[in-house]
Amino acid sequence: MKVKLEDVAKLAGVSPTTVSRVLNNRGYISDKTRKKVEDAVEELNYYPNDIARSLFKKRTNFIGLIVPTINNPFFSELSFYIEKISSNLGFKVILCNSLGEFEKEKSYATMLIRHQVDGIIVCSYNRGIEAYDNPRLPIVAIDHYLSPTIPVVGSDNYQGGYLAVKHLIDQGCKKIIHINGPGDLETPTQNRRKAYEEIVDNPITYELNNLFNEEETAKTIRKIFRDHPDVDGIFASDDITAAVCLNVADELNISIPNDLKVVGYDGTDTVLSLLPHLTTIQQPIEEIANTAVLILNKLINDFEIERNTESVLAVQLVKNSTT
Amino acid sequence: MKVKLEDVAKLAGVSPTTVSRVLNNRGYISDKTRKKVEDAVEELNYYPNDIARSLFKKRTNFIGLIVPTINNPFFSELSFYIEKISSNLGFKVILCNSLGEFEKEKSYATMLIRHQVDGIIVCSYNRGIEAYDNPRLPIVAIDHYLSPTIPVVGSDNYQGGYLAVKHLIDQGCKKIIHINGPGDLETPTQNRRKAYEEIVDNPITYELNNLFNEEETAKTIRKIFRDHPDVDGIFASDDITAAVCLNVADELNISIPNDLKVVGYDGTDTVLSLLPHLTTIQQPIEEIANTAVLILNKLINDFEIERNTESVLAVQLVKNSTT
DNA sequence: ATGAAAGCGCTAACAG
DNA sequence: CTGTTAGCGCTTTCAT
Repeated sequence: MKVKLEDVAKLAGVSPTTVSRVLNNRGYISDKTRKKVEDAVEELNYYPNDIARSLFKKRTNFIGLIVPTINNPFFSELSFYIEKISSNLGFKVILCNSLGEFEKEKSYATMLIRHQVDGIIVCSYNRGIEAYDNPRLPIVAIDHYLSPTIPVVGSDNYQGGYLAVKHLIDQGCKKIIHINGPGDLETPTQNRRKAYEEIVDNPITYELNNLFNEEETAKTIRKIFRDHPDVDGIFASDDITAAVCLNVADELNISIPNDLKVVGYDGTDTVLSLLPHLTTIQQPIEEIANTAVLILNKLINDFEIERNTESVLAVQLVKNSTT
Repeated sequence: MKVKLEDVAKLAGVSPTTVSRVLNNRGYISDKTRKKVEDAVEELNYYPNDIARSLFKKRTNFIGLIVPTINNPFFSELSFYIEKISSNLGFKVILCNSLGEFEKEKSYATMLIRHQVDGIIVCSYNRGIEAYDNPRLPIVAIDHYLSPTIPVVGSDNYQGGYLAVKHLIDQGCKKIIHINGPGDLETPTQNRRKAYEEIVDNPITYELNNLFNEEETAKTIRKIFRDHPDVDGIFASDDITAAVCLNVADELNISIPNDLKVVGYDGTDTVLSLLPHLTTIQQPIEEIANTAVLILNKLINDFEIERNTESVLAVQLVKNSTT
């Protein structure tokens, strides 16, 4: 059997209450009592049961993190910082990979609620998940509008699109094509596309149905080169897609940046160390994580805070040799 | 206040026990009672409190996952599969990034125990963490020897080293240099180095003190080219390091694969989609995850299983154009 | 400065 | 087939 508070109390010859007080540094305890208790804790190698504590306190210090997949540089960097900052605030992170699937996300959300998480950070793609509707449940969304009462954190997608396209134009591109995810999602990231379509004269956007299937991405890109042999600039809405562009271009002997210039999006450490040539729009990932966690923490502590907020953080162009 | 089982019982006009029985499908319940209860659950939008349930059952269905950093393709892919498989078995994963620091790992381990996790999967670098000593705590280590009673899962590092070096020799390399992490760690991954040093005549291994600091890696690699201008093959112990080699080579106008051939290690999806040219030794990451979770699950269910085991899975050479 | 007792929300004997 | 009761390990009034 696991050793429990009562065992410590017995060994120290005091009541459970006293042990609890020593453990939590609450109330007055004489030095000798404290010493006795500490020795007993040491001797028995006692670890307090946080499950029991959570039950009483109605606070678990757990937060749920729902991402499409951690196996992607953007989400892994984001998750890294979210976990880091949460951990500094005393929260533990439960990781959920929804793969963007409605059923999965729904069942994760339900699971998190049943486990009494103090709050949830969602970076996913689905609407209509009932579990999120509870107005007493603190939720922060990253780059997605879930409901009017759920704060959104993200970077300036319009500005990102603007910077990317403007840069391609400045570098002399005459025919710029944009590649993005499905257009039917109501997410702030559609503003990247919006910027592109507002700036360019005859905008041509190719949509990828499954951002996480790179073979399909490669096919779409080959089609772009077939459909538009005169394309001289590509603005991809993420770096992996941009990398696939570079690979397909290489395969077709298209010279970068002479014949074609490519700008990606995200600018994670991983991609930039693997592909230092890539010009990209860099999101302030650590700051996004920071902001999201801080807002969530506020929500957890003051239930009645302003919830209808959108935090928009600055992006920057990282110019390298693919443009 | 949150709605609880008792509220459901009252509304349905039955006892809490009956509600519990309906919820858990245990014992005999008449159809009308079940219906009444289900309606009440629906009406009140009731979610069972798994914290209370865990307290009673002494089973939380939580497992802890300690990685150095999720922000790295190998660990993010590994974590993805670990979470996926765990989730299929009904486990929830608590993510911990130790950054390889002893104090962090120790405090995460303590936290996990206090939260009553059912088990822990450790892919980290530190020995001497007392929390792991409890023989009743199910632990599985990935690629690290933590203690004789902790099962280890990993791929065949010796074979990986052998395949890499043999391949470089087959491709005509005369002077092959190896880059690895710190040599003072007792991990199976040192077998990659062992294979290299056994095969090559005058082995030269450069050690990286901090695998996650890529600027330092670049410096070390520049030094390699200065110290050994005649190097014609590099076997790097991970793909990120291999990528930095390629970048430094590019910077120094060293032509790949003519002047220099490079083999990496890990072969994650992310790296191979970003750098499809890279020749690498691919680890069976999904299988490692699978094996680790299944062993952990066994350990959780049968306390008295054989613990002194090492699972060694096969690797394969993925030949691309850096060799 | 310390202890006794009640209860957090749930489940499992044990009755009936 | 259903209810009563006790208790999981901890914290917190309320006494003393």
